[in-house]
Amino acid sequence: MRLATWNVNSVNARLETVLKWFEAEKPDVACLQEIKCIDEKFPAEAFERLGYNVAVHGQKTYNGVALLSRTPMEDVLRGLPGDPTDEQSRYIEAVISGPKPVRVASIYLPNGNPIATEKFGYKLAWMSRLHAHAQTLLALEEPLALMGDFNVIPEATDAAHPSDWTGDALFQPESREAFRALKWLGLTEAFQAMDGRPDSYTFWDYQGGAWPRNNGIRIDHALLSPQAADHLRACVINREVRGWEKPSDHVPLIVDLDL
DNA sequence: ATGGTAGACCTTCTA
Repeated sequence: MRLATWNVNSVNARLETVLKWFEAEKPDVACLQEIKCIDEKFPAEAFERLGYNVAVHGQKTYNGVALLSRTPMEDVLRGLPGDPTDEQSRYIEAVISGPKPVRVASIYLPNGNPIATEKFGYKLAWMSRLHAHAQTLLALEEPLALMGDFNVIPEATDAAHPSDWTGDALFQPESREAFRALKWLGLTEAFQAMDGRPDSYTFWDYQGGAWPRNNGIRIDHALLSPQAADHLRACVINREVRGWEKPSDHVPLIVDLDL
């Protein structure tokens, strides 16, 4: 079973590129982030034509997440539990049906910049809610994959120029600590477990020639419960996609499970 | 040299 995550930076602006990638990599399940549209504007028919079921938690202009699955999805949860006043669409979860069901979440964790503002507090509070919810899900002792744009650079080796990020929310000690604490609940970071080479990035900024200079960071991650990690076969970053026409600033991350 | 990119949208915000 092939799971994938990709921050597409507007699903409608990127549709041609996204569909091209779907036809090349044929994921069974795909988690999309930053779809940047409301549910009604999501191009569901284009994905249905490729054989996917669609679940969307959209938002006007900003954010927005979606799940695409070859098999029907059950128990769809829209929005991260823990704060009913949170209006940002950054979390969608569903159980992927099949002989071996897997619960999958598409996560767009808050960026948190600038750190001197309430945005950083929102990021840390959101991570705390994610921690609590992950604890609840792990207690189910089921195959589980939390995938998405975590907006956290875990280690200095996950940035081409770590010193450029010292004042940035993505590399703050608090952000990195919260990410580590999440993993310590018993989640396996798939890329670290399988490939794990340093200088492997998932994001290159549009500005300053970041891609041609390979000035990237690794901020898109897949976290697996023990019941999913037991079946982990491969985890790869589709780096080449950043060089395609009209690219997103993020590239897809693929997880293959023997399920 | 105080710039630079991209997307959505009302002209500025977010990343």
